[in-house]
Amino acid sequence: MVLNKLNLNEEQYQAATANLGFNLIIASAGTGKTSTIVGRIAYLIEEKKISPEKILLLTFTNKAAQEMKERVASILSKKIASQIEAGTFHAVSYRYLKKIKPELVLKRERDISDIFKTVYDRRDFTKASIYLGELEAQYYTPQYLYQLYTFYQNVELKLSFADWLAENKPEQKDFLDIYQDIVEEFEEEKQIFNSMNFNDLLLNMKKFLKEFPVKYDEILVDEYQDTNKLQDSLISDLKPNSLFCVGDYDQSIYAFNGADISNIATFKERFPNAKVFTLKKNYRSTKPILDLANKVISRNERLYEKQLEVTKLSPNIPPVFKKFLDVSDQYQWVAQNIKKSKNNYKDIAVLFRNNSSADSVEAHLRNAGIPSKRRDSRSFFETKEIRAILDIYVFLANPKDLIAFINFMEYAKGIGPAIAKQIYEFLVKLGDGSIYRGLISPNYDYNVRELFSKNRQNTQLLLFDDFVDLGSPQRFKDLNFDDKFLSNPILKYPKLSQDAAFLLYNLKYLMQKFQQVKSPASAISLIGNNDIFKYIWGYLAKQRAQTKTGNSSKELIKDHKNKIYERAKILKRLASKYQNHRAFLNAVILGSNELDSGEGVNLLTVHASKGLEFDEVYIVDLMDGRFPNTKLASRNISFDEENSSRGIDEERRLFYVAVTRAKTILYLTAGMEDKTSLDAQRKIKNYKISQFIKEGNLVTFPAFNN
DNA sequence: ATTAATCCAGTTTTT
DNA sequence: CTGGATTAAT
Repeated sequence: MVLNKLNLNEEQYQAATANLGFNLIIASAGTGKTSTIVGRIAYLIEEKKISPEKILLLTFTNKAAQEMKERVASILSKKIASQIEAGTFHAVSYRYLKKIKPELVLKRERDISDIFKTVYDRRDFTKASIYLGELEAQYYTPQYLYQLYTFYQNVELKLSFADWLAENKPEQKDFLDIYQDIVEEFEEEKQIFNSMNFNDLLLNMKKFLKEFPVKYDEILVDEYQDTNKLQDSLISDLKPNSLFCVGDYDQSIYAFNGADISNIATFKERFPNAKVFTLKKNYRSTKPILDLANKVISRNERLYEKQLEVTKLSPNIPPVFKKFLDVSDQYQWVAQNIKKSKNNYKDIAVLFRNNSSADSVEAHLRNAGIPSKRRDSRSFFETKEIRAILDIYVFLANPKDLIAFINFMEYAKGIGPAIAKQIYEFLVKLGDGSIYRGLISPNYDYNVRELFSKNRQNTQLLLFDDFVDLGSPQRFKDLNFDDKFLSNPILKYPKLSQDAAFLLYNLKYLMQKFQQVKSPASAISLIGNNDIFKYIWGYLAKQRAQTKTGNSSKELIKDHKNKIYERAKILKRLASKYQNHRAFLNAVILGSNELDSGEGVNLLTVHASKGLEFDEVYIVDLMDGRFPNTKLASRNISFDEENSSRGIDEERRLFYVAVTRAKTILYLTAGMEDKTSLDAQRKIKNYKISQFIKEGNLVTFPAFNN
């Protein structure tokens, strides 16, 4: 039997072969969770004769889904593995929704929050403020309100936003109506743009299920402790007859996203026939490492009694804590120590609480000649040059995407979001509904004077002097447009600047060429070689080369140009792994597995390290304020005072997760001063050692160097 | 109203 | 060093 190949121990085997029905598996760190899930899938297919496409596997990251499918492929077959529906809640929802609604556009969170801000800015808060007289509470900034709204969507399914706020933020009562109004208009606005964000995927999936019920024979949920109310309700809406949830409340680290341990805690009550299995045997870490993890986590309130059994008794290397004078001394030491290590780079990880540590760590490793690998390349996709390429790409793939259009048109001098939007709308008019036609073969019958005037603000006030002075296409004669384009009525739009006309001309060319381009890599090439990108390229390089005195040397500009060129090349390389536009563009937003760069020592945030393991682990920046991140700890509590799992408890769980990534060697470090973060005149930042070091009874080794 | 230029603060974790 | 807010300019 296939199950034997997995060498499951007794407790894993019991769980994997549990009867169909509602099963909760409490799987502590390193207890062979993945094997158990894979075993379960094998059992369902082989013993229960369930066909693979009737199995839904929900994971927390797409990478995890990928890995499990690979494990299934290796013990069953590739074909079977590919038939299982597996992915994150979001990815699976997206797949379903895209089938019935092909025009759906998944937008970056950033673009969505821009929409939110636009809607917000149309409101006037001063009226509400005057009522208060002495302002007791200040109204929220758009960013914070958006954050709050996103959070609300994840945790509250019944109450309206205003009602929910009234309960949780009573001091904001004077603004509730405005807030509610904003979010309602925000929802409408998104519809106009046809765009969705992550939450919308889940919310629309729920709607979809009401109309078209989907039935699986069993749903498996990994990282169940990190599901929130919204996700849990999605599981309920799938109305499974059989559910296999795997989680560990000690590793719940996503409260900021609404993750709700009560999903685990109330499992037995919600499913009266539920069976609970507990995996206690830890195969990953040595005793001293587990002792440390257990000692610290035991300060948190226990949900169920849990005793981890150590199976790996050697080697016996105690975790070491090292204290340094300056934060950079830590990184220096870490780099030197890694250099001496016998382990392969890929088996070593440096973990940090805040992503802001990553750059320094990476730099120090590089100086020591150690290659490193950053799993999260989010920052890469956030660079302006990459965003510009992708915006152009997204627009070419879907010319209805106004947001993408605005994003790259804004680079043209004289063009901001408002005018960019106007240009777009005029072109669509001129093309009788299609911007493509608007650029290539516009309808000349329009009275452009009227068209350009109509959209002006305050039309009622200005009756007959509401004429725009049409711009002459002649002003663009230096740009050497072909006659056909020169006759395009859009060129008469007075606010169309030289640069904007230049971009439009090239956009026309791009849209024509794009028709023949099928692969993402060649699309990137097409865009990269186009003058629109070259324009943006030059603009960014120049901007970045600008020194404080205002002068920019040719050398510097060249440097920056090269950097941008290198990034574009990386993007092309990433794109080459994908076969079609949609697959690639999705991966960019939904987050994908293959998007990591290079080989070497793993650089990860603690959050990103979840589910992974390494022979040798370094946890850096263990200072009070940084880890635990006290600022966060205190702020999160204010969301919900009763829930003790927030705040410091969550930070402690983070520490637990970090420690339990290590198999045999674990180092913890701290630096007591930070000179780099502040400029020379201001005071050096002084830190205290993280409380978790004390809680773990770790012996402090003073700094060696310095 | 809208964009460009300038100055200032602040720095979380993920789909 | 970037983004946000403020101010100046069109």
